[in-house]
Amino acid sequence: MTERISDAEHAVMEVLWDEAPLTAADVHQRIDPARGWSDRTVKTMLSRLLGKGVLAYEEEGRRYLYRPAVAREDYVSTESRRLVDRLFGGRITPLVAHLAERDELTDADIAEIEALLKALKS
Amino acid sequence: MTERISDAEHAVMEVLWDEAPLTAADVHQRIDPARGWSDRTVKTMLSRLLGKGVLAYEEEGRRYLYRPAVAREDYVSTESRRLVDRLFGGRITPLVAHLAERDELTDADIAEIEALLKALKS
DNA sequence: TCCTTACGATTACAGATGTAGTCGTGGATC
DNA sequence: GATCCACGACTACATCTGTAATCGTAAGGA
Repeated sequence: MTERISDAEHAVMEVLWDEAPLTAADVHQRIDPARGWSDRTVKTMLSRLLGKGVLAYEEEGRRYLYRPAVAREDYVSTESRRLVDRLFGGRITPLVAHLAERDELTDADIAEIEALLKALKS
Repeated sequence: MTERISDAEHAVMEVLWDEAPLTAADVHQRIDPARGWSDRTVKTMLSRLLGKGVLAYEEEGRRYLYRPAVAREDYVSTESRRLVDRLFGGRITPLVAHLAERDELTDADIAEIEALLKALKS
């Protein structure tokens, strides 16, 4: 439903999903410095995200306080489904199988997932 | 390692992962008609994929016979890892947990994954 | 009151992407 | 041999992305 969020925009969303509302400066401060983004870049992202309707804001004096307008859970679901549809014929088991085979899950991981699945069956 | 494959390009790769080598016309014929792509579009994709080094070709007279230069498995791994890294902190368990919570796992899926994990432990 | 500053809005610009169209040419056809 | 056709190569062009810079202005300080 919602418009597509690009990689760079996603970084901004993560900050706001973690903490909101925030000003543009706050967001800039919380962006991983490794990205080396200028504050202008962050502002551009914020504008685009507003345009895409995935962020909302309220005015605080002359500034905006930004907050997510879509739940992270929903975004994660949509993206996960896209991947599963595109690469695994829409089936989740092959995805897990693939990850398991390629990523050498530790015994602890396996135990954790098993416990999780067991809990589900009850 | 390999360059990024776009969505549209991916459609072409899928055709060639399914059957290769193929001529441009063959690929065009096998692309889902729902995309409504002209043969030119397919040719553009083929060129770009060659440029990205994920396709190879051999000449057959005046035409090219295209074939994948990267394994689908590797592509799938890379893409899956990207998603898991971006959205689940690189851990698979939260991904499974997410899918489970969203009721995307049927009882059959759960049984299947359990069997899969059990096999892994041996 | 004037100046600086900090905001959001608007504009910039190169590279990627989606979706073709045009060009030059080697083979096939008559 | 003259035509035409089909191929890959090259060009086109709007939109999206990444990454800013600039503009107009309100608020705050001197």
